[in-house]
Amino acid sequence: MPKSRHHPRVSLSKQQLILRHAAQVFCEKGYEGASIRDISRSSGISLAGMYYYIKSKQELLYLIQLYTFKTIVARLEKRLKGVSDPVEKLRALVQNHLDYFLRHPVEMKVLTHEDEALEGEYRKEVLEVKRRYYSIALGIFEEMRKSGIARRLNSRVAVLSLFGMMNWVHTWHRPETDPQADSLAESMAGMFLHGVMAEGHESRELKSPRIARTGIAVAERAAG
Amino acid sequence: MPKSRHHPRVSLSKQQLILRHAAQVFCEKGYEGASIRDISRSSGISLAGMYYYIKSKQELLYLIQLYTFKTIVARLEKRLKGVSDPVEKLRALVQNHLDYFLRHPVEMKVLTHEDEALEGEYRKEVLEVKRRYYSIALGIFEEMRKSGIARRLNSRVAVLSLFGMMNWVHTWHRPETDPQADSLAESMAGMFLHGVMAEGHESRELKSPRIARTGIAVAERAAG
DNA sequence: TGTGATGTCGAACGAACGTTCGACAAGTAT
DNA sequence: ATACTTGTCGAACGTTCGTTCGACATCACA
Repeated sequence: MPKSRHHPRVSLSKQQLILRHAAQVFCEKGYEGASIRDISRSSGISLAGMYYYIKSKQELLYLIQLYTFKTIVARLEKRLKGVSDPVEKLRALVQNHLDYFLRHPVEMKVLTHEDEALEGEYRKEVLEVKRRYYSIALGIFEEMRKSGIARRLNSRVAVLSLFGMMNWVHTWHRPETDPQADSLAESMAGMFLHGVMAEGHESRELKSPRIARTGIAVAERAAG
Repeated sequence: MPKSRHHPRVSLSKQQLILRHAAQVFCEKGYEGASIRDISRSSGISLAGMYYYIKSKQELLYLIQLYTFKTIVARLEKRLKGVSDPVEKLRALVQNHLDYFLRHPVEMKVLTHEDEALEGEYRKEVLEVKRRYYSIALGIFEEMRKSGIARRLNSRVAVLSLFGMMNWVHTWHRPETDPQADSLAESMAGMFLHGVMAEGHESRELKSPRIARTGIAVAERAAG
């Protein structure tokens, strides 16, 4: 592997490179099953060299989880700006979640699957972001209930069921044969909204206003 | 710890006892994070003594997963006998899954969470039972579609979303404060069925025929 | 009394683990 | 030239891992 001369400053921080390889290895073998040696081998940095950039194995997982979670929450908050209809908000949440999920399957699997691997302060910090994410979703659902769109359901159960649908995706989704993020989000948001609608609202806002039923609209979003 | 005399034959096979403790330890620390020494300590059998009853750590996980899966499928098949309405079948599946889930949370967490820890032949055998379970669910859903009750949805997506809802439960359910199996199953089956119904069927079979809308009927099921 | 099957376990095996240390090369500033 | 900072790594630390071995009880049956 030749090194490009006159280019001493690497474009990507080496810590970021390690983080990416670590996510890959954690994804494949699980946090406990993965060794620092695996990650060292994968990223081409010597075992001892790793510890110049990271403090410990725990910190590695912590950084991956925190960064991934913060990114997904930040994107959601941006998408939610200017949207007032709770149904539209919920659609945006599902779209955002699945879009990020399928674009970063490795990190998202580490996030959802290595949920309990962190300890102490690391764990607490990640849990904080997680709770913020959850409470946004809960807030949206309770808006739907207050305005009479949603049935009287246990909000906690409803929202966590929605997260269950979405987070379970990593166990079965095959990009070659299964629907992509857009269509998957439409299906799941549709299922959830139908499933939760109060009677009399069944045919109100079933179709997303942005995704027309013609199926052509997919091209529209290639620009994003 | 006194030993009861005149009782050389233990009521429970020692292998079963090891399996129970192993499930507990795997549940708490994950398969890779748990050591045979942990399980040995927990079950009160010496480290070397363990290997009189089991062949390897992998076999331990295999036996737990296979037994749990086979039991849940067998119970489902029994429940399904004599039921012809696909909506009722689906309700039975959800009820069965969540009932077993909340009654055996430890084993079910090991089943869903240590999904990829098995290798080789062990993995293949468990996968076989898993596929049978999945195809039962898929079959029920396609009955619903053929009879026009369910909308035209990607069956695979719909069914795996349902499993997602149900299997995610282990990450959030607290027995002290969250709904029990009956009520949880009713909520989730209701959400799924509403979410999947074709238009025109919305108010057809919303309520389970066994749960009347009076609310008194709850007592009826204490006999089950 | 003796013999073999059934349990049970202390001790040890080699391998792999997370982490640390000290050496050393290269670059920058004085 | 000297000294300090930044990267990099081979080698080793002490610990824990899954698994095995041989010894030693206990008991049914000859």
